[in-house]
Formats: sequence, C-alpha cells, structure tokens
Amino acid sequence: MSVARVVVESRLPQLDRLFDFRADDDVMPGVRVRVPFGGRMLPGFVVEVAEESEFGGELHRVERMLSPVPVLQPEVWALARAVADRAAGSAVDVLRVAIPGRQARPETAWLKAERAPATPPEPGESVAPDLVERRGRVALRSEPGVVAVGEGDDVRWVGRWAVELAGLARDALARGEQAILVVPDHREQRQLVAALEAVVGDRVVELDARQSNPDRYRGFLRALDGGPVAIVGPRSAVYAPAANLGLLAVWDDGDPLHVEPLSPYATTRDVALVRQQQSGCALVLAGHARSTEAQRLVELGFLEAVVRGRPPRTLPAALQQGQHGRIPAMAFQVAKEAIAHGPVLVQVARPGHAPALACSTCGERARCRRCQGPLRRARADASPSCAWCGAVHAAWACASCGGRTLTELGRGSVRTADELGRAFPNIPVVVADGQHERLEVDDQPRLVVATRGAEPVAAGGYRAVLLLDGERLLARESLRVAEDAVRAWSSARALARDDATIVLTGAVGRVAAAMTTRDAAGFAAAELADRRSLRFPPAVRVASVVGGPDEVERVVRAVGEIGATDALGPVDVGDGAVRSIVRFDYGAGVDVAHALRAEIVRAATQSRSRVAKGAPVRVHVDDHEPFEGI
DNA sequence: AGCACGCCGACT
DNA sequence: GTCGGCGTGCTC
Repeated sequence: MSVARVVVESRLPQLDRLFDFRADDDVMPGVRVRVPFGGRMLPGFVVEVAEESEFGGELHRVERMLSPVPVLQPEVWALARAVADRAAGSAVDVLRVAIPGRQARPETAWLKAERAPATPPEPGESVAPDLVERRGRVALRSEPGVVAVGEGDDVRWVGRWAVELAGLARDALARGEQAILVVPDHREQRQLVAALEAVVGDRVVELDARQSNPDRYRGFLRALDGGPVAIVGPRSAVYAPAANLGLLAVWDDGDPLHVEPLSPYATTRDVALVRQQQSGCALVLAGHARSTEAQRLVELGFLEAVVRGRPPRTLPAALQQGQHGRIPAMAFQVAKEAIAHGPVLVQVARPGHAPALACSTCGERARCRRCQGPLRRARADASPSCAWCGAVHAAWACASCGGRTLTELGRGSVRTADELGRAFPNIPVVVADGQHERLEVDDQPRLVVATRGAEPVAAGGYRAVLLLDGERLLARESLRVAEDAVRAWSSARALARDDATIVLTGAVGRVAAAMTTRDAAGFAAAELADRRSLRFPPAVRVASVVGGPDEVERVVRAVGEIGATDALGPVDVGDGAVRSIVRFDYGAGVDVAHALRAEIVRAATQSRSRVAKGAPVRVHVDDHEPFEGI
C-alpha cells in the first residue's frame, strides 16, 4: 500500500487542496479514483503517490480506481493550479474543462491497441524558421488572403494564416515535440486542420467541442500518447496533455469565443501565457488584427511583433441614401465591377429579415408577450418571433396602443440578400449566418451575404468585400466595441484576393482610419493608450465582486488594503445584490488573487448563520465585459 | 454541501 | 433532569 494524494471533485473553495488516502500499488499519478470523503463517495484525480502521509489522522482507503489511464499529467495539474490561483478559483474547476469525461469503449480500444509512436515529419518552409528552436514569443499579424492546400480531389481553400501556423507546428513536430493550436471555433479548425494535413499528414489530433463524447475522449487519448503530433481544438485544447510541448499558438486571441464561460473563466490567451511560462515553449498569438492585450505584451517587450503581408486596399463609403437602399453608390459600383469575375462578400451586422419591429401606430418597439424580449422577423413572409425565447406571435397587438400593424426596423442578412438579388438579376445570392451555415463557396460570380464570423471561404478569394452596418456594430455599449469591430472587419477582409477592393460603410474616426490605412498595430496602440488613461483593462486587471452589500464591501475592503488597487461601485444589480469592480495593477495580481480567495473561503465557511445571510458573494477575475449593465 | 459535535430554552 | 434548536468546524 502507498499513499495517494488526491484532488477531490468538490466545488467547495475550502476543499481546493490535496487529501491523502491509502491506495493499492497499482494506483498511479494521474488516474481517476473514487474516494470516501466527508461521509460519501466523491470522484477525484490522483495528483501524486507517496510512501507516507504528513496527515496526522487515520487515512481512508481509495474506494476504487475508475480507470488506469493517467489522464491528469503533472504539467496539466501544475497549469490548472496556476490558472486557478491567478483567477481566485478552484483547480478542480479548471480540470473539468481540461479533461473530458471517461468513455469506456474508446478507452478499452486504446488500452488494447499497440501503439507505434508517431515519427517526426521532415522539416520544411516556415514563416519564422527559428521561432520554435529559440523558444520565441510573437504577436503575429498573419498575411491576409486565401490559398489552396491539398492535392487532387482534396483541394481546399484556407486562409494563409492557417498555412503559416501549420508550418510553425511542423517545425515543432520535426524536433520530435508537440504543438498545440487553439482556434475560436470549428470554422477555423477546419481550415487549420486542412493546412496541417498538407504538411504533417496524419500527425494531427482534433479536440473538437462538437465531437461526440467518445470521439472527444479518443482524441484526448491520442494526444496523451505523446510523440510529435499537432493538437488542434477550441479553447479547452490549451490544456491538452502534451508533455513535450514545442509550440503553443492561439489564433485570433481577441475573439470572445476564447473566453471560457465556466468558473474560473480563464481565457485562452491567459492560460497560454501561464503554460508558456511553465513549459518554456514557443508562443504565438496570431490574428488579422492585434488585440489590445497582445499590444500590451509587445510594448512590454514580452512579445515580438511580426507583421506579414498587407491587406487589400480599403475605401470608406459615406452613409447616405443612395439609389440602392442603404448600400452607398460607390460600394454598389465596386460590387458591380467585381461580380463579373467572381464572388463578392457582403458582411452585415444581423441575421434574418428584419432584426427589429415596431408598432406602426405608436412607434413602440414590439416585444414578446411572454418574456418581453424584442420581436424580429426571420423571413419576409414569416410571423414575428421573439429573439430571446423564440415564441411566434402570429396575431400581434401592441401592448401600449393596441395597434396591429408592424414597421420593420433595420435589415438583416436575409433582407439584404433579397434586395441585392433584385439589384443584381441573374447573379446567385447565398446567405451565411447562424441559421444558414456555409463554410465554402466556389469561384463563380455570386453574392455572399454573411454575418460577422460566418463568412464562407471563397475559392481564390473574394473579388470585393462590402462591410455594411459599421454604425450598427459601433453602437454597442462596450469597452471593446472598436476593437471587436476592427477584428471582425479585418477577418472578413482577409478572405479577399490581394487585388480586391474592400468598402467599409458607417465607420468614422480612428476605427475607419485603422481599416483604410491598414495599420492594425497603430490602432491597437491607440486603443491601449486610451485604456491606460481611463485605467481600464488591459491597462489594469479587474475583478467584479457581486453579492450582498455587506459582503461585497468586506471583500473590496480586504483587497483595498493591498495597494495599487481601487474600486468602482457598488451599483445595485437587483435582488438585494450589488456589484463592485476592483481594479489592480498586474504587479499586485498575486496578492489580490490571494486576498480574494481568502475572502471566498471565508464567505463559504462563515456566512451560514441564518440571520446575516444576504446574496452569496461571487468573484470574477478578469471579467471580459466588466462594465456590462453599469 | 453534508454531517457531527456542542451548548442553551421549554418539556415529560 | 433531557430533547432538540442551530451555530461552528471539518472533510484525508
């Protein structure tokens, strides 16, 4: 018998540490176990195995080993611990994201199979041949444009960025190391996998959130095999088991899909930075635009800036009533000339036919009878439906005046497509948005109307790109509107041919200049300078604290004693709860997280007296949208 | 979270 | 005298 040191799967913050159990000798570090804990059985992971325990009391026995597979690598445990500590959260919460659930069938097959370790691929061309070898860290602005990869029937058009990252991954694999490449979603994953297969063949492991559970676990086990493989997946892939990591790359690190919605809410970029520090691998934060966070790291000298290629020429178009609805005459002319030669992309802000509806009589916005959500129309001939709950309102009546006729506000992708279809007779029009997924189009003349992030890749690239609804995109109330808009436009622009013309409508000032001068780094620097003067992230870090007024005040006071911190609020958020935002300098991060954690534990263990019980206190470190709703 | 232990008010 | 209320502390 030996002693297994186990992290128990409990969400209680005070239990976020290791507990010792007696275990049979076949219980190895990293395996899943079930242990008797506090009067019941809980699952957990063995973190280490020791000869004896420091614990003074009697040890319980591991009830059983759930699987002999060491799914928790020491590196991943260290990463989970560090990520949790940074975010004042629990390491087990991180493991929940990092390690997929066990699936018996693929596991049995994996245990039986004879595995020959993958062989390294041959070295080849790379955009930064020495990056992996010298363990460089770069903020990469990828070359815009698309390129064909693969051979014969398997040719696929992908962004040049995918080929750049695939080449860097191959550099790592050629050294016998692994590469982890994290993408926002399956659209980018598809392109990157195609590019990787062209240079490293079958040494690609996909960890896709859309896979079935057995497929996910199968991919995870393949990553666990080690050897030179490229691991590609969404944000959870940043935790992939890779004991010999040569390269960690994040594509489009500013995309909100990289924000983990589960506690402790760590974003891909932050986890990647921690993992890079721990493993010493090469690091790439890549995109068509630079995030303000990457810009900060460049200015600190932590990341080296690399800019590849130049986007196509981009023209601003004034918003005026032209002869073709909301499309400015100049944009219309650009589209008309380009469409003769191939596909043209039209990016719009919203899906459907009419994104909003109002009463024709009194002008009041049409709202859902059930949930008060805004009504919209998905198609020209469809009944109004609720944007929140989906309820269909065939016989609508205005809640304030009783009116029965609706006015359509704005134009969505479907209506834009209808209008363009009439303006360009004989040209096919396709819609690509959340409801109509379209990943690729061919090189024939075609109008492609897409919402942000849903743009298909066109064979050979688009001949022109119209970026409509700029004013709509910039109307949102958020810290990151400008940054988000520039990122969305830059990504769409990168799908064009090098000789294409891009037209941007509805943007003015710095945001428009960022696009027309094609200087993404200058824009990121200016944005960051603004955030500095306002003391907003990423110039400082933030933590939002929500809960009963007394509790929140107590937490804010505890953090305030540290120095290099200040607090905004509290503001009322309803249900007797308030919210404060604590701001702190990066240098105070360790102390702040420690203080927050202590307060979380205190609140969890001492606030149970029936009398003084307000709303429980919740802390969110590095909240992505800290000022939402204030 | 659940469960055990422990210390003060109205009950057979 | 004691049954049970919940406040407090612990979970290997």
